[in-house]
Amino acid sequence: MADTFPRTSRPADPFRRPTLQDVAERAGVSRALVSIVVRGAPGASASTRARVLAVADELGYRPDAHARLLARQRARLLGVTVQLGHPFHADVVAGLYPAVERYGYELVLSATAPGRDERRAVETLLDYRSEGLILVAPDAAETTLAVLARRLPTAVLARRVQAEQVSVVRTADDVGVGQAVDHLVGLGHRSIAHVDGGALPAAEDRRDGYRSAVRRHGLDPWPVAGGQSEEDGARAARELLAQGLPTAVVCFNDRCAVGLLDVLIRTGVRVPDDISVVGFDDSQLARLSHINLTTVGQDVERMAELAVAELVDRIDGCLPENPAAPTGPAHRPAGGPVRETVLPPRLVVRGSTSRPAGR
Amino acid sequence: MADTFPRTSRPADPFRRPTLQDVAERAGVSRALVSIVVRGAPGASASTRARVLAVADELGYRPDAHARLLARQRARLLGVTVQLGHPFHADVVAGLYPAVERYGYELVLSATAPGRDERRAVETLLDYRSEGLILVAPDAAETTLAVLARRLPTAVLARRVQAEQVSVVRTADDVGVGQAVDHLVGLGHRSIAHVDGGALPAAEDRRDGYRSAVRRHGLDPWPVAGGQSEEDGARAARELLAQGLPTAVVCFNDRCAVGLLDVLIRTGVRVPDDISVVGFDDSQLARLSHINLTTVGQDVERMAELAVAELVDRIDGCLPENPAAPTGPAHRPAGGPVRETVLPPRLVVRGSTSRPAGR
DNA sequence: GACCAGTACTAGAGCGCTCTAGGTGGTCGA
DNA sequence: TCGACCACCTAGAGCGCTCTAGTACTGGTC
Repeated sequence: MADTFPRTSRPADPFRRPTLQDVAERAGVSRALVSIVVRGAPGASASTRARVLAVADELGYRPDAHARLLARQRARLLGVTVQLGHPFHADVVAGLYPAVERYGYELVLSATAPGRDERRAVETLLDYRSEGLILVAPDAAETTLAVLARRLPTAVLARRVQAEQVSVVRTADDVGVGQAVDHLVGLGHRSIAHVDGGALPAAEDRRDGYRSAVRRHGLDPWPVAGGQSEEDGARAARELLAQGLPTAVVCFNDRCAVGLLDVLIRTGVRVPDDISVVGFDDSQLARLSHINLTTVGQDVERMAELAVAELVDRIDGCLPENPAAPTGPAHRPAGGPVRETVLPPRLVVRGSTSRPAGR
Repeated sequence: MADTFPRTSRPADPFRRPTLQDVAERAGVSRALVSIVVRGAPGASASTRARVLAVADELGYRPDAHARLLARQRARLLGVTVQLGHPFHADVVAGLYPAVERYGYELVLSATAPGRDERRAVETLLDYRSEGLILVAPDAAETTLAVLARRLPTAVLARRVQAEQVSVVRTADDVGVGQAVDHLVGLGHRSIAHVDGGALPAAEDRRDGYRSAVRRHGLDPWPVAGGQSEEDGARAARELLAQGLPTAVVCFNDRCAVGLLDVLIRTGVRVPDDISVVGFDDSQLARLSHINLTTVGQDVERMAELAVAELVDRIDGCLPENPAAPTGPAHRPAGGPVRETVLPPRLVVRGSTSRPAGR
């Protein structure tokens, strides 16, 4: 070998990123002590701490995440699959960041995109040693999710899943749609259509909620094929225009509602005078001043918080309020029952609904 | 210590994730050989390769990304900051994945979200040892970008930046808006307003493109304050309705155009009969059948490809077509001049533009 | 002065990989 | 018969951290 350097002196490449070793030499202390200081762990005097931090700052030292993760017993990493460009996913992840921080965890993102499916995204998360998985409205089969959940603690958000070991945090979709129908009936509507979500995860529940709500009020269900995008809503609107309009429509989600609204308005239908429209999600879209959509809100922040709490609980074997028994990842396939949390939705009444014409 | 185990035998925790060592023992070969096989590196016979892979598969072995990154001389990692929920960013990242794959690199994402600013996102990328940085329409100051670019190869997408060492890949925004104006003038419009992007990165260029295009045609500029969101477009529409409408509007982007469109249509203005509207980006939004927006398209895929090629070139010191001199990260602050690539936009004519009424 | 507890610090063994240098056995030309 | 050479494989030293075990030094207590 041309040249091997012992720990205490190495080739002085000024462009190498500084390591613990560099800081330690410069500050005249051991690597271990620098580690203690930068981690903020107890065991260093205030004066040393200050000096080491000053040197670290001066050298522009930043700990290498990979080395740290490798050396640490615990990764304290939670992996999330996120569908880029989707407003709901964005809201969820935004809620996840403060939540993981509270528990001393870090978040690692893996995107699903055209050409990069969910399986691929999850594999990346496993490779990065995630201790827990958060799947936002995944489209994987229940059996696939069950297999995954046997490997490590897994939480599914915003989708109903019946699989062992999978924690679920979702909104009571049926109740939400029920609230929308109740609201419309309360305004005097008797002819209420539902533009559904087809085969999408939550579509079944929302359809059921709609059906039982209208029946409860002695009305006939009026189902229309829809989907999750504006395009689906637009298609449904054309369908309804051909059939003859109801006085109110409950849509699968906000995007669908917006597509429907747009086609109706362009055709000269007045909203809410001629027809009332309700969305689902209370996304940014619904809040736009000119859209001003009555919609059913999901408490995304709370969903994020609960999913993290649930996973951390399963991983640590205790909640941070009780830091008595944190003995490393406690996940064992034989683990206890897993919780399904169903959050109540809340109707947000805005300007797209009113009493029907002639009342 | 209660018990330390040498490399060749360790506590048989069946829930530990399998390592190279486990595969090696099971297959009766050395760790180094397993490493060679799983990396697909040359130096193993076909039969051994098959046997090792079979064992790896049987144990469910997956290489630990952190260990791999730590041990490898080169990280071959490109970091991207991505604004979650933004369609343009989503398109860019979707284009980035196949591009990095072609060059044998991996992508690491870091999100900007409410409560998590760009600086934080970039720091995470540095901690993860990214060899290059891709910033999509960053809002950092040019000086900040320059400082960053001195640390490691940095590419900025979709924003004009004048900073040493920063590679820039962007669309000729002024040309794009010019094409839109030319199109409208060609249809016979003489009164063309521009809803601008305020202080946003590309807004200046688009404003300039608008101004010089209308002047070229001997018309007067009609600037209106806008922004990047639907809300901004809606506000601009109300403003225009108060002023008296032009016969055509060129908007800062598609979202802005959609907001504007919506308010106009709700007011009873017919598009394109009463007014023509042009957007910018050719996003999914513009393609929706009921929106059907004439817009200026950016070649996002090509931007992604070019940014990656540029970074890889600077990092490797050579392009993959010429794998002669790959001698590790070659980035030195003294490095040569850095390229700015300006791609031509292309006008996509759809249904939101037509000849003005009375012609 | 011996003993103890506590604080401040260090040595050194890993974490799971990669990669260089070197070992082994077989084939082949001289 | 002998090296030269190749194909295949192994040993072992890191990568930059964390963390356990242990050392040195202080000050109080009987």
